[in-house]
Amino acid sequence: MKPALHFESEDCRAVSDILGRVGDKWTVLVVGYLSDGPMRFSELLRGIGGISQKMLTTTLRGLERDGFVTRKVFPSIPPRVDYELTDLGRELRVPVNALGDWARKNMSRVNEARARFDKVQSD
Amino acid sequence: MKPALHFESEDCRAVSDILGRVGDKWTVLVVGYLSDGPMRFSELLRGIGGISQKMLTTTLRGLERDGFVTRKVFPSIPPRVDYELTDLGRELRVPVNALGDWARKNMSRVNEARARFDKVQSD
DNA sequence: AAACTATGGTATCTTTTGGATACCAACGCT
DNA sequence: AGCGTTGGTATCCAAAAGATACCATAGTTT
Repeated sequence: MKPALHFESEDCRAVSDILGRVGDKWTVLVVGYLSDGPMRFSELLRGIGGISQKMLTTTLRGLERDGFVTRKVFPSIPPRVDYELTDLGRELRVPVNALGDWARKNMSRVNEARARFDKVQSD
Repeated sequence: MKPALHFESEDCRAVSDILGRVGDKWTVLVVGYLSDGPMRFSELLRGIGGISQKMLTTTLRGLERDGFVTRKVFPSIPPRVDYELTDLGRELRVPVNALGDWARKNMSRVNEARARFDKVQSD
């Protein structure tokens, strides 16, 4: 069924590394917003409610570094910067969407489990 | 109003929430180790190199709260506590493994992108 | 002309989280 | 008596997240 533990451990660390990028609070939302085409910084900032400029910058830098988005600067005043998913970024959406589908389908189960746990803890 | 974007945003937040659990540094490793059957605390601690007791406890509590693992206490001396994946936990492995497969297949591309980015930055 | 707005950031400070270390209780073993 | 085992918790410090203020520059409003 599953390979030996040692191999799996290595695999898990690789997964862990990718999830370290994909799994933070904002990355999935940013990638989701960029799915429909390029967007500029301020569009993302306004579209994603609750994210700060700093965190959006940080998130986009990370995605750019890992090759998931491109950053295009228009030297105008005021400045304009477009972000767009790369091929790698669009490919990433497939497994991320699969996880997203699972999350949507099972969110209620998770929430029920949380409610049960929190209720028991408070006794 | 932006109806399409609004729903997508809700979805992304659901995904984000699940990834907030799954996507931290240790959760995937713990779930991976538990794939082959129940394990006790100290086995996990020794098996996963580098995790501290505190973080293992925290991670397991989170997984338990969200209904991904069960915690069974044997009232012996010294104490014994077994952790085991629930059905929900085992189901979660499917999309997580899909992401893991993607991660393994594309890790080199990500690393190349990182190397390129870091090289350009240092100029 | 002064003030205000838009843009894509960075610098600075505070709060939250991660992680290392030490300690505990209760028993078995030597 | 003293040490090791087990599954934690308490405490402290470092790291990361987050809020806020500021910047340069042009166009628009007053």
